[in-house]
Parts: sequence; C-alpha cells; structure tokens
Amino acid sequence: MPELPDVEIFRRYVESTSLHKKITKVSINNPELLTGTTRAQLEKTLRGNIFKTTKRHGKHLFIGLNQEKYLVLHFGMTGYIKYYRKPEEKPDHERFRCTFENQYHLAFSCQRKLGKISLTQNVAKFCSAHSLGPDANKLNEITFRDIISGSKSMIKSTLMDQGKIAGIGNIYSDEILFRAGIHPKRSSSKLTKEEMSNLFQAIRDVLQTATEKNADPEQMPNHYLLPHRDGDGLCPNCGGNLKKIKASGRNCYICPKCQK
DNA sequence: AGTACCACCTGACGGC
DNA sequence: TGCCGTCAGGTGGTAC
Repeated sequence: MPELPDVEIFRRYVESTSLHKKITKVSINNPELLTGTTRAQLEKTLRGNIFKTTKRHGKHLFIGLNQEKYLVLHFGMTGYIKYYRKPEEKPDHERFRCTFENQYHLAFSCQRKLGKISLTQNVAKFCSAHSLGPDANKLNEITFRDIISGSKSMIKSTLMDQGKIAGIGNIYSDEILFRAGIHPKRSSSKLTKEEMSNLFQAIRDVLQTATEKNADPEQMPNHYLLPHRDGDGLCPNCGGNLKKIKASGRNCYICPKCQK
C-alpha cells in the first residue's frame, strides 16, 4: 500500500500523536527488519529520548530525535503504524514499538516483513546513500522534464524508479498515467513536451488528491481510476472496459481507448 | 542502460 | 472442510 500519499498520512499521524513524550520502552519483535543498526543500538538511541520532528522523502518516513538522530521507517508493501494504549488494540504483525511515558505505544506493523527500520543522523545523506531521487511532491516541471527525457525506459518504469523520482509506486503510477492519457509502455524519452506537461500536472493532481482523501482508495473521487480498477472495471472517462496488462513486471490497469 | 525474472515473506482468495 | 496454486500497492540482485 504505502506510496507517497500513504506515508504522508503516516507522517501526519506521528506528528499528531507521538511527539514530545518520553520513550520509556522499546520492543523489537523482529530484529530482522533492522538495517544498518542493531537491537542494542536502536534501544539505546530511543529509550529515554523523545520524538521531536517528522520528515518524509518519497516512501521513507523520518522521525527526528534529540542529538540529530532520526528513526527511519520504510513500509514495504504491508507496513503501517498505529498509536494505541489498550492491549486489545495492538495491531496484528506488530514488529516493533515504542512505549511512551503516558502508557501509549507507537507500533510498526508489517505483515510481510518487507518493511525496514533504521537510524540516520542526516536525512539528506540518507537519501543520497540510498540513491533516492527528488521527492515527487517537490519536483518542478523543468527538473521533471529533464528526468523523463533522459530516460529510455518505459514511462511507467521511470515514474516508479525511486532513484529518479521518489514516492510513486504501482497504484499511483497507473492513476497518473490514466489522468495524463498516456500508455504505460510508451518510451519516456519519446514523450512530447505537452505530454510531459500533462504528466507533471497529473502527478501533482493525483498525489494531492490522494493525500487530501487520507490515501484511502474508497474516498478517491469517481472520475479517478482507483475506484474502478477493482470495482466495475469500466473507464470513468469513456465507459469502455479497463484492461489489465503487465508492464515493468507489474500488474497495470489501463483504458486502451483513453491512453495512447 | 533497460528488461525480465527471481527472491524476500506472509496471508487471503478462488478452484477443486 | 481442506489443500494448493496464485496473487499482492516494494525493492534488490542477477543474467541477458
């Protein structure tokens, strides 16, 4: 699930629940999710500390602590966070959690264990060390056109390549291409200036709308693709049948009439 | 450089 | 009811 809008919602959730409270306990149920750190190091860094700030870059969430340290969360395909107090509210597949002085917990749940937990001292350095491109929300159109025209791969791959643009995954790349009326297998470098401009607008539109709707697919307006890809299977634009194809190794929904 | 394919891991779902 | 193959919104490695 977690693409840029989802992670942005997680960021706001942490911001509104978990800042400025002393962390009294750290529970690591699945240390195999730790990357570049150890159980002891993570515990030592978090216990007694407080979360002060939040940042997001693409699909990564950074939660700032004292002494220029950040807890870094990546959600894989099934990750999410939950702030709760009662044991019966504990999420399934809780892999890691922090307990605060008010007895509430901030849990990291991840059914398929494809998420990652790490620490960094510098967000910009972390992003460059992990070869992340600019955040999809902070792109300007000139940079965007340079990225697209400089890539020979199919446009869907380019949009999903975190090293080129950070934050877009399978679901929202489909939505973006649908709104821009562009077929996912088109070569990036062969798009016209006008198509790139439409695509740029579609990225802003889709990410902004999804974020406004709490990244909840059920709330996406009816004229977007999302409510139809697993619903009636009909294009909200022309009424034709949507088609499922493979592109970039992923399932991909398109309207063959509207996307050229 | 780009692509196809596999692996990682777990659980839900449909067919038999 | 139960077993089995298939599939899932992410990423990274390998071989062509």
